[in-house]
Amino acid sequence: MVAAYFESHKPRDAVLLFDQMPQRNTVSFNSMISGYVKNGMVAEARKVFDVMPERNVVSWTSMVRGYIQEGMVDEAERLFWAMPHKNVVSWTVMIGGLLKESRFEDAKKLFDMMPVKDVVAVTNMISGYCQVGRLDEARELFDEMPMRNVFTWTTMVSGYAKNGRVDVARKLFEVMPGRNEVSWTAMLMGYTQSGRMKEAFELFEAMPMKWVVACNEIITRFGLSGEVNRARMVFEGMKERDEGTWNAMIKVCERKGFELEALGLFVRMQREGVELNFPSFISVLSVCASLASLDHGRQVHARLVRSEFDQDLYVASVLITMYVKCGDLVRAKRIFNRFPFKDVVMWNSMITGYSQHGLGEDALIVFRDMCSSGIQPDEVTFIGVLSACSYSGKVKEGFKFFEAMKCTYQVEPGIEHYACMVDLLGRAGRVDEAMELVEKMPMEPDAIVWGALLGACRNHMKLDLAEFAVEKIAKLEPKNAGPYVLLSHMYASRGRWRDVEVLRKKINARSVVKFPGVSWIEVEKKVHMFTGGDSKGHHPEQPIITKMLEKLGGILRETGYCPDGSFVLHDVDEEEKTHSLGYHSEKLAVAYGLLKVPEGMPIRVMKNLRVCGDCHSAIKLIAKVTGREIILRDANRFHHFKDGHCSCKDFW
DNA sequence: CTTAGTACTC
Repeated sequence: MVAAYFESHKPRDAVLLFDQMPQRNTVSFNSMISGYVKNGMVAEARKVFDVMPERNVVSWTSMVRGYIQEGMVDEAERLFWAMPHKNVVSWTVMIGGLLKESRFEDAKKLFDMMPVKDVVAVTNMISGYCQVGRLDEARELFDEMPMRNVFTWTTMVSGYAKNGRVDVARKLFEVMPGRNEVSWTAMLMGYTQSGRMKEAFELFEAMPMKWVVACNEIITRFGLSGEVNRARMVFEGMKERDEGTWNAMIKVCERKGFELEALGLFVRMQREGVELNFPSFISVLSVCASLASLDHGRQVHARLVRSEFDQDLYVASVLITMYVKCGDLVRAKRIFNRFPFKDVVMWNSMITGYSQHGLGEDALIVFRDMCSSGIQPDEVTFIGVLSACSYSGKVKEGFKFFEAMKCTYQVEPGIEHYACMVDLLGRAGRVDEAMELVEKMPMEPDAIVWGALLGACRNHMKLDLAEFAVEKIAKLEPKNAGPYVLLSHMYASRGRWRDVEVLRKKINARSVVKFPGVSWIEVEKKVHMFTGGDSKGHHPEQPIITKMLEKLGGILRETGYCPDGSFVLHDVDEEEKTHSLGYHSEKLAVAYGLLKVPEGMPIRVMKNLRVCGDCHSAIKLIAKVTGREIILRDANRFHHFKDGHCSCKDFW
């Protein structure tokens, strides 16, 4: 009965019962010990162990196992050697503990000392050999064994599978006398982990039952490798799902750009009574961050507070990032302040957060706090610090930090840091110096570095250098249309339509991918997506949006706003250009926000690409004439529009 | 007592 209470994780009931027992023998004491151990309470187990009148092998072994479970292997060893009589089980438990700590040599020594070995003991050792990749020795033991069970066979199969020898694994798998779900799954994972997806799926189809772990593996592997549909089908076809199943599917959706579906799954999972757990929180918070879905984010946060992960640094950093990405720096900071002990990552989350919002000063203040609280900055910290300087035009300070990171903090600048510095110079208009830095870099510049230079060229109209940078990027990322589009904008603003035309032909000839611009806004817990361009739009409320845009257009023209045609690719007449601009996705989303977001609340709009220049100036004016605060997150950073100004000071 | 998984935060 005591054991039963422990089994159902009711240690308190078990103790009560134990205390009431009129007569206790060694066996009853032992069930107390093993019960405590099963519930992770070693200290309590030890107390019982110390007071019991007589101890047998089982008492000792349970104690040893308890210490191993809690990672206190040294204590376990001490007890093991103090043990008066050891049986096969005690030896095996101890060896298992050493193997768990990757102390293979010690484990082997014990194994050789063992007076009697049974199937389990040898299987245990085989598994040890496999873990360290010594397959031939494992096989030797395996071949010499007088008896083998399913465990032994499966251990050997999985040993080969994990070490990349999938075909040998398969041969063994074929001849083994009986297979259970673990054997099948081990074989399956051999295929998935070596990327042999076709064979993996064939094996999966051939399985007599679709076991949960195997399904989870298929969902994760196929989903992440891009076959989201197949993952979905397996997921939907499952009769039983565990936490891992939900997490796998949510992660796949999050990673593969099905954020809304991920949110839906999260809701569905709760409805079906599955407990929220660590990985599901991480995934869902990432979803909220990439959608910038503040409403959902807040809801998840509320759930988090009621969970056991509330105090976890890891989760808190994700939470901070979520609020940053949703444009709510106040909440991000509040959580940040709540943790007296912060790790580098948490400091970094806050620094990069401020930096992405263009709040250079605040980023640097946090950085100084970090240093004075004794935390060593790392390479990520300096990406945040340098880009903070860049966004706020602090060239001198930027260089100071760049030097200091090498000398004072012993962080070698990587390519990302050079990219920041190129950006810093470029933004400040010192484009030629930026180019010099690119040439002086100790490593080969990548597309990001060239991209930073290109951005500078655009802002300061350096056509020659821009052409050069675009050529470089084209070599490194032949499929990326972004730089071409940017260059053609530059040509267009100079009225060089012939060059625009040539460039467009080039784009078509190289079959480069142009990412369609998408903007979205969250209204009443629903995310509304808008695709731009001259399409009609698919939003059900399109008519009132169009009306709003027309109204805005009128007001803007009255205030003297003149659409900047240079941001449209085509050489069309003025009127059509304006029209096409009017329907850029960010404007649609802003218009919708004006219609739906209550007065006094900031309008938060997200865009997957960089905000277009015309939209940027238009939104500045919209913010002014409507008196609303508009926060736009584009692919690079945040823009806070208020009273006709933007926090980026027109550099982005 | 031994075999398959689970956690990508700046």
